[in-house]
Amino acid sequence: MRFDTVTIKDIAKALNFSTSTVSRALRGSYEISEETKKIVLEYAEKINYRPNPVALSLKERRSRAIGVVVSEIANNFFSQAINGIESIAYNRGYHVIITQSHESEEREKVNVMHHASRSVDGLLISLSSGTVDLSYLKDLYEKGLPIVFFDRITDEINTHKVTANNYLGAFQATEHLIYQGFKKIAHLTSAPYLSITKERLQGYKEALEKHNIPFNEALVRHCNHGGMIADEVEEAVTSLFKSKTKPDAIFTAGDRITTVCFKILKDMKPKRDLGFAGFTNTKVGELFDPPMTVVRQPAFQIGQSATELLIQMIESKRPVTEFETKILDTELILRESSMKKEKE
Amino acid sequence: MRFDTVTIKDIAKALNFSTSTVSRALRGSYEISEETKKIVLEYAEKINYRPNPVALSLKERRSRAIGVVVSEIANNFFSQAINGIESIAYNRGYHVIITQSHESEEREKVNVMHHASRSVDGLLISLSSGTVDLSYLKDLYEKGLPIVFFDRITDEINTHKVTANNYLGAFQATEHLIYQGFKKIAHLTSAPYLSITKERLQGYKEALEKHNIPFNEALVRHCNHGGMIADEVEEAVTSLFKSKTKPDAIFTAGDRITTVCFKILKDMKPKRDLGFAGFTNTKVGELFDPPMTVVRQPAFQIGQSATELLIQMIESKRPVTEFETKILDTELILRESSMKKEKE
DNA sequence: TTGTAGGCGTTATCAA
DNA sequence: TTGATAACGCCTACAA
Repeated sequence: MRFDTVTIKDIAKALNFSTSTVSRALRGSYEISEETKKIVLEYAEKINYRPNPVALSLKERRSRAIGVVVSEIANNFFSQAINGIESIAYNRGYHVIITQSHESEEREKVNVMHHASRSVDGLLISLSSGTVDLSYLKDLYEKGLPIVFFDRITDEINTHKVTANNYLGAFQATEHLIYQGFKKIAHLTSAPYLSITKERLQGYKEALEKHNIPFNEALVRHCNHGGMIADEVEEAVTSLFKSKTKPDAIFTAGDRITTVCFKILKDMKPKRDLGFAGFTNTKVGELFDPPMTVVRQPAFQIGQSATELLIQMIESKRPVTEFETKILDTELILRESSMKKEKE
Repeated sequence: MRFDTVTIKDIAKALNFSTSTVSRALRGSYEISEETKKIVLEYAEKINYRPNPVALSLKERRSRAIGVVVSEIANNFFSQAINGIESIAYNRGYHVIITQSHESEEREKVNVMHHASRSVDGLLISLSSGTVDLSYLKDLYEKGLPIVFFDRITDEINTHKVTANNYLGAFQATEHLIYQGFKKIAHLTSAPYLSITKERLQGYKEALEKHNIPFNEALVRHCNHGGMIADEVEEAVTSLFKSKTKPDAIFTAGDRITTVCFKILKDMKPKRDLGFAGFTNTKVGELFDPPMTVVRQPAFQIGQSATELLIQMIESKRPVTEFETKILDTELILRESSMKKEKE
């Protein structure tokens, strides 16, 4: 099945002009007589002519499309970030092509390569938790493909980056739990390579330190698939409660980890005064039982900033050499899940 | 900034062959000597040649890409459906381009036109709640663009369609509320034009009828933006409780409407024995307070089926004339929110 | 077995 | 003011 469209050639033939005249008339070139312009435009309108963007892409070597690679769109943070990306891109005349890596390095690579060869004008990427080797990205970047990292960023490539203040978000959440009187705060987080993991772990550690609570490795668990695999989270939670130092509170880092962990805890029915706080952008945390204390990232704004920076790079005449790393503040939303019930 | 890539011409020049020889060698044509093939392939590998898909698209008038239009990806149903779409498309060698209509007819049209002109090979669409005029879609379809509707379908275009058994899902949920002893069951739903709205309303009505409860128009409210605008839902809920026949249970149709309504009810703190059940694909309904009874749609499978049918259409040699409408069963997951507390 | 030429839809350059 | 031609990258019918 094919799909027939009207081309400049059709118009030219029908009107007995050359294709170049038609082309110029359509783009309102000053060298074409009003008369001709009118005839062409009216006819084009009548037969519903649309320029073929594929041909334009080939000619201009640009597509006015931005490629996006995230781990999962079924993740509140990412779907909100994508809305931010779209809001800017749309206004600037760019289209957005979204692909998912499902936390797999291989899948991520396939997606990136596809974007590159399908000539998107630039790439927005949040690295998958499985990604270790960035050399292919580096290659593309050095060949001139504009790339902006958001959320899960990397030191290995020198370009614009936009992320939340993961350090501070984690610090505040941990400190809040400490103020509530919790002493053995476990930390459930994603794969250790990820920037967000490191930053959040750091915030957690420093909050403990500030309050003279010794950091205990045994209270930290990594879920390398970022909560995508429930068993992994369950395993982590179970092992925490089986270990010598049973936690009296849990601080989770990562949208999926947070909700999955909350669910597991609910099923486990631990003693009612377990403290809980986690990074998540869900809009329904207050509906939970108990209402959940969350660290909320400015996902929409992160998407917007990253897109602005990317379009700036794309449209820059000369190679960009000065880069910025934008760090946006998170918001700690206090609810019952992190409140200490019984005074000791 | 531009992004330089290797072309067949580069290889031809370097190896002193014609471009056609290189082209044929790369695709392993039988008419090329093993010798030449080897040289070309090795060199191509070495300099990391990738065919330019834009040029291929232009030439072949196909892109191996599928366009998807949904109202919102930050909606559990759609993000799950998209995962289903991707799972099939990916294996069949198609890429998936996702766009959002944000429940706006105009935005939907822009997206569809963009997909069409950017020559996707086919379109998967779930209509926006604001869409009334389908003539432009009809045009495209008649011009030969393969289209498959999913979720929010239409009678106006004769093609493949895939949707949940909205009628039965609504019937079962309503009947369940009736069995629990609720008598004045309100129905909060989306825009009246939508297929899913009509089907769910029908299921609701027939369940009432079966149990000899007269249908009362005053207990039905439409949120034309499908829950995207919280005020609209709040207004609807408030007016329900202000009216003469105050409901003793609410049955909601639509992912966003369900969670937003649940939240509003929680804030309103109505009497504790209000029954609640709703269509939603959230994975965290059991974490709610009270745990929420939901009608769950087989979103992933709907996405998969729709994609299979679309690819079938795309790859069919002759125009497809026999179409099917697949209706997949929903699942009613019973939890506390719909259980009657006090016997009367 | 390999090369030449033309075309997919568009625009830029040069010529008329 | 308009037209012919070439080019973007690739493929293929036809020629050699």
